[in-house]
Amino acid sequence: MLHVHDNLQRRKVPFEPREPGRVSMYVCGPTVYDTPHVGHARREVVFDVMRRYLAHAGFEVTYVANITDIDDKIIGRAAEEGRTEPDVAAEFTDVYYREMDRLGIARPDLSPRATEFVEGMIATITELFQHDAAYVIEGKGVYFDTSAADEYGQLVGRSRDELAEGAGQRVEIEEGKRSPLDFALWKSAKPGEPSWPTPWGNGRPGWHTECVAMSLSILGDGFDIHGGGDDLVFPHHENELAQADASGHRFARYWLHNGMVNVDGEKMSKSLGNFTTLAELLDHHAPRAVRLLMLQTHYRRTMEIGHDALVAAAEGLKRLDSMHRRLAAAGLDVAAAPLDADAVARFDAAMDDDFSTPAAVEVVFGLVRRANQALDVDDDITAGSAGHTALQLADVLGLAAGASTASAGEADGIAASIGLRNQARAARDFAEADRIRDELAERGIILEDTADGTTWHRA
RNA sequence: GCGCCGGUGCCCGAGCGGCCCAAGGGAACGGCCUGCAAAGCCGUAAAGUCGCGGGUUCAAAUCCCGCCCGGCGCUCCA
Repeated sequence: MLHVHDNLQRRKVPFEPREPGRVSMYVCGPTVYDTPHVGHARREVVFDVMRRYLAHAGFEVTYVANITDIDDKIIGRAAEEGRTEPDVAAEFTDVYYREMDRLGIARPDLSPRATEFVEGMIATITELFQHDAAYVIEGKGVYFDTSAADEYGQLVGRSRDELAEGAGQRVEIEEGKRSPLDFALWKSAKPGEPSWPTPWGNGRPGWHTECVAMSLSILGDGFDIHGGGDDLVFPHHENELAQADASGHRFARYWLHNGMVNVDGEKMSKSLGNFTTLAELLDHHAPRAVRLLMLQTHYRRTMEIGHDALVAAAEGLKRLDSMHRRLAAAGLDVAAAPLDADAVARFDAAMDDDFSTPAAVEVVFGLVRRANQALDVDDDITAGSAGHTALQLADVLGLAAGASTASAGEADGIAASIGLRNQARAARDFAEADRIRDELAERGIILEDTADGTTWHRA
């Protein structure tokens, strides 16, 4: 049975979804004011893999991830560049999805935009007023009264007093707030900024409200998983939870947060240029290598990302891919081979333990080794089974081995070259054989001579 | 300053009271295979203070205390 580490209870607990067989998850998505960075990538990979595994485990998953398309930073950027806010948001939303597509992140089932959800936010705020949990500061906006949330601080694990003491140390406290902990639900319009009409005057959404409105109205009360980076625990998620509590809604059943990514900036910039943006990272390293590296660390831990580790991950993937090729070259009908039930059970046990992807990856590599061993001794039964299982489990992790592709014309050309080379080899004209091989290598085509013939793949 | 989380081989990183003289991936070295490669496999070496110092226990990388270092949070940052 699946167990997850619920950050609210701060311990691993059995996962019991609201409805048997169905899982609803809401992950806090990006604010689209800039290009995504490596940290966004980890969040996406982490929750993408959870989603894949849940589906693999037989759940019907509904995955919602919002796009925050209106906020201070978007307004700031728009002003700076003399553009409109929707223009800025549209650009970076596109960039975001483009980069996540490269990483092989499946698109959410629903990706609500804050600006398309204003009605819902007004309804949420209205409800908070009805529960005496909101108040207006003239000219500033609508604020949430944290004293209305009895358990305020429960998620971050600190008392209201402790939090109040810390508040205002780093940022100035807005005048008129009843408590330094209170936060804006709705911000009054300032000249030149986008705004929407509400019963409390024109204005725009406060960040903490949109996720409550979207998650509850799309997934309903007591949805299953709420995810995000662990830097969002406070204040963002705490404030979401406070709103739900204050208005009498059961919020997420489980809170899952992924750890941060550290980039060894100095080392990184020397060897490759500073790729703190995801695009730069993916320009230098295979997306699957990035994914594998991320999965080799447990999702809750802080991880280090660096050139050497990325290269190591890419090398590891080569073993998976070459196994894939060897199976094909041996003419095995891998898909027809029975799965290794024992290995699948170990994989599932690993993932059931709070998505322990490092242990799951270990199972996959063990199978790769076993399949290769079997291939070495022509044990097709074992090779097929281990190989099939490895490929299927890798797919659950989003690491599916990809076949090298080529246009028909190119493939024919390569096949012809291989034919010529093999003729030369048969005639023991190794100089010519090596010349052909080198020529192909220059085009990025690597040849491998196996007992079952010569195969090729891209470098 | 306060809170939370971490510090494990050359690198990344699992393990979190006995199965650990510490998984897995990569790098290194040797071998098998190969015309030579590549790929694969086998083996070897590599942590002997698992940040440092105390303590608990029959037993500690794993628990407790202190210290050092790093990350994150402390009002809009994944």
